[in-house]
Amino acid sequence: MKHDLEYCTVEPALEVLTGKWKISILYFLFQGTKRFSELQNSIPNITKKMLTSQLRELEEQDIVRRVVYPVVPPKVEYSLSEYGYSVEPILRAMHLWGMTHIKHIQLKREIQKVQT
Amino acid sequence: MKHDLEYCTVEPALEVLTGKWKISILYFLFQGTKRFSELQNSIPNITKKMLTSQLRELEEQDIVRRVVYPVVPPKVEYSLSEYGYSVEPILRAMHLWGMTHIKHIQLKREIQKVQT
DNA sequence: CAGTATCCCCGCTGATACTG
DNA sequence: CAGTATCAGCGGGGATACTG
Repeated sequence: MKHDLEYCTVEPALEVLTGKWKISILYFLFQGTKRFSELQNSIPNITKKMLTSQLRELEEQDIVRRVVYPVVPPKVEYSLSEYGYSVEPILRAMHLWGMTHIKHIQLKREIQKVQT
Repeated sequence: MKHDLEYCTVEPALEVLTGKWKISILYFLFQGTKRFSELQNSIPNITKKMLTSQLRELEEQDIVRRVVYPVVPPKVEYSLSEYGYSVEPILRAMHLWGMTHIKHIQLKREIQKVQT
């Protein structure tokens, strides 16, 4: 671990990933191109408003690509941009730690049980 | 990139890292043990209340260790727990991406300038 | 179908004052 | 020094209704 100002540069990543629905959206987009309604159906409880705003932010950051088909009824497809795929290592690292963290929590609970 | 339910497990990591001051606190604790006042002085604009609550959360998650010295005036030292060091790969991945993201943004701005 | 437009609430955060 | 206690503000997010 370096001790210089390195870790000041984690904010952009945090900004891209935080937001109540970003991770879920990214998760489904990593599976491939999705329509607006597909995303809405895949993610329980999300409102159109939230889905729209989160997608717009991801689009703004060049993570997500938005393609509008000029047909009636409207059809809009969302997919990860090439740049969007570059966040994968972060998600991987978070996933890995998440798994061990779950084990950590379980172990902790068992220890607490034994102690009581 | 695997296409199964893997990425559902990133939430714990996000939970540990989000919060307005967590990253800053972690950043300084990666440098070594710090007293409460040292952290407060290192992080501009943070209030005691916020510093306390964020540290309490990190402590709750076993990331941060809190040692109270029973002296007058009080002395409390904070440091990363051994488990706390396990978040380093995440911070590294985020840092790495953050650096390229900054370049990405600069490149984008230059392209926009040329186009106008 | 894929969004906007409004209204509203609650919880995070800040400011300030107090304390062992 | 290292915190609590209390009050107040603001904005992210939810519910609902409307639209091209």
